[in-house]
Amino acid sequence: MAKKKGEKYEAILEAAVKVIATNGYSNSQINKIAREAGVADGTVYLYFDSKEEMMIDVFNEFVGGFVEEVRLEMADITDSAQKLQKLVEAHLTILEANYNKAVVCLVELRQPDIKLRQATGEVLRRYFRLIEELVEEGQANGTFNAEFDKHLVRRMIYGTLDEIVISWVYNRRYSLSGQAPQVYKMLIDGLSAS
Amino acid sequence: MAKKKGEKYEAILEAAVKVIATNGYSNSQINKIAREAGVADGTVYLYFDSKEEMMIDVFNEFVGGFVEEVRLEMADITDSAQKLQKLVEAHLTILEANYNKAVVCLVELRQPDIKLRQATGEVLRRYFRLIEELVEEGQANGTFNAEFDKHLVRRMIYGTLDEIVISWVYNRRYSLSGQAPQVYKMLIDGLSAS
Amino acid sequence: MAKKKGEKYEAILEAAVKVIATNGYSNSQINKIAREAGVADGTVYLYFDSKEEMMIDVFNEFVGGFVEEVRLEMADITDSAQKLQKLVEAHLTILEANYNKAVVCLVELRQPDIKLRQATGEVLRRYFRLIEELVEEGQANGTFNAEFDKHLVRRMIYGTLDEIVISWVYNRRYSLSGQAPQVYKMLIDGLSAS
Amino acid sequence: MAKKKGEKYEAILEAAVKVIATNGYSNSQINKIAREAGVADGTVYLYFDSKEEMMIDVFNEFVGGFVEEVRLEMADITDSAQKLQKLVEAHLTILEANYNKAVVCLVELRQPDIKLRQATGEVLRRYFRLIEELVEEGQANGTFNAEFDKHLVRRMIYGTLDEIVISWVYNRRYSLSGQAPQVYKMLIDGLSAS
DNA sequence: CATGAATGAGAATTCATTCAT
DNA sequence: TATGAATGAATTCTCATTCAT
Repeated sequence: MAKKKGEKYEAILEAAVKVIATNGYSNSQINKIAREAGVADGTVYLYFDSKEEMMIDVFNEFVGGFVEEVRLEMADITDSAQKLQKLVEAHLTILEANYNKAVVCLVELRQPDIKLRQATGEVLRRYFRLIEELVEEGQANGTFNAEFDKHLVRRMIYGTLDEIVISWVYNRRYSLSGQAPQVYKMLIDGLSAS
Repeated sequence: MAKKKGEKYEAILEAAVKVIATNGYSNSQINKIAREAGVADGTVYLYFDSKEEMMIDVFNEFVGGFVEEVRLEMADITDSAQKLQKLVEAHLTILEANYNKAVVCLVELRQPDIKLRQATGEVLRRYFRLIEELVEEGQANGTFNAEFDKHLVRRMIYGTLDEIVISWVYNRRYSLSGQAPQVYKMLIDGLSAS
Repeated sequence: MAKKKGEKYEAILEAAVKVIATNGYSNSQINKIAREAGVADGTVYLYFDSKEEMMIDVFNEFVGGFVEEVRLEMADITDSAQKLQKLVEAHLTILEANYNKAVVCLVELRQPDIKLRQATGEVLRRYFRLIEELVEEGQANGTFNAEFDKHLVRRMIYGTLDEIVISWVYNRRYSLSGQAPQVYKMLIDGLSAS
Repeated sequence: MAKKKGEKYEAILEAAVKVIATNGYSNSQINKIAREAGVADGTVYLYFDSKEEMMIDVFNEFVGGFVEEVRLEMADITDSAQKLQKLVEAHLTILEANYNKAVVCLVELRQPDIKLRQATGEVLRRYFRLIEELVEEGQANGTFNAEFDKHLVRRMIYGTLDEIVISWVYNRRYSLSGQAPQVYKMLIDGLSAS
């Protein structure tokens, strides 16, 4: 239904991210977003079917890109441990470089009700699968301890990274990507086959 | 301002948890909560200054209790590894036994805007401190690897547990507490001094 | 869902009729109606689920009452011709005494789309049935010419009355009830068994 | 202001009738009508000053044509009774053959507010005059009972026909023109001079 | 203390109309 | 002429909060 071309689509999405990061989701009216984007309220509805759809696009566009970027970073690497290292690095580096988007996607759009959850779930699951494949592979080739359920391992990896990012979001007095080496070490120590 | 005693206070809080767990935060009007609690809409305002304050009380009451409970569980234990084990067990067991509260506090009240965040932060930080003390102690007595920053370690522990609970909340087809042993093993492997 | 008691329910309905009769349906916002009724906008929604429901109530309340009034007027009469005479008289007299309601129900609420049509149809059909029973009876007892289909006769009777009322609504320079004798004569002449 | 020639003018009018008959007036946006006509939204405003003007044209074009057609049908007839017969026949036959237009003009454009009413009134009055002339003539030459006011008679004739058409519009399970003989008989019985 | 009817400030969305191309 | 993207005023409905009883 809604068209998805042109600068305006992008401008509105960008404005949405900025407004939400600044004011919080529940205080970000179409009103504000439109003004920030430099368009009329009605214009938003030429590009999005509803506010909710817009949020879904915000999430998918950014998180989708994020997942692909991480996947690409790991593509050339064959060693499982190095892959994990790369994942940790990429995760923290990319989000550090995109504070607003990180806030919106990780914190603000955690909104549980609404259809949003359903729609965003899919993209997130892509990331989960990426991690789980890495785990599986590492367990198969003897790099990682094979006694742990891969879903559980994924939850540890993702949960750890997520919590680290969230802490940083609330208190940005340190470098996020700077934590990568330690985080990697913690994870690899726990996961390595002995 | 508002008095905080009597069965009604508790009844309203309980009703709030139930209604929010059932309908989602943004679909839980004072209206519904009051009816569930068996009081008039206006009565809610005799016990709480605002809906937001009510949410804060919901969070504090439950999470505060949760933290104390966990602390108590660990009180008698002297061995750091066993303490960690107990923490993992208690975390998962208590939340498993309180699905509604778990949903509300971990998922629904993630709402970032609202003053809520600020208020909930304090209680949450008490939990963080509890974990960090455990880490510190373990590092001091040589149980845990001392090279990791205690805050980072706390984030790994809490992040892992949190993600595991959230996964379970969205798909309760398995026992949450049943995961405790594996989770503990994963964490202890990563954290142990070698 | 919506309660239907008290003066306010009536006050809002009355205000609606007045506002619609004055400004026309499509220019009668909840806004205006609420102000006219002396209540807040939101109050309207305590008594009606939606603007549409309100319109349905306006129609049903008035037309429903109208039909009953007409039926009552004819109750004691046994002669079919006299019954028809009474129907014509009552129809024109009652509407003449309720100009605003006549305008709203006969002219403004002719709105075709919306669910309204469906809901109002039922009440209107009650009136149609009343007329058709009268026709049937008159044909059975030999007062009316039995060669005409009763539905067709009903359409002539109702259509005639309706058109007369509508003309009057648009140009109230004459007495509506004053037309009754002539209208009755016209109808009875056409319908009488020869 | 707006030019009123060319295929596009006609195409838009035709599209309007189709869209309105299908979706109802209040759900027929310029948007839809333009698409149906195969032109851009803006183009509509090259041919019509406003949506309202467009509706007026729809009405006038069709009803105007209708009136002329009926007048023509009656032109050669000298006998008043036969003229009435022809009127009834033509009225029902023409509308039966133009269901969409009938719906739009008789049902959808009954919208009372909007300036429309005023504009459509004129065309409608032409039809009324046609009927009234017929009545006058018939009363003058002794065919019709002269005791009835000609306006009243016109209302009976038009009201009857209108109600019959509306009933048919809502339930097209029978032939409309097939009713002509009975309708004529009903009317002539009532109107004839005895 | 308790009630619940009333409030009214929003907020999302629609759509006739315009105007730069 | 024709386009169709952009506009923004307008409108319905929601819901936290108040206050007279």
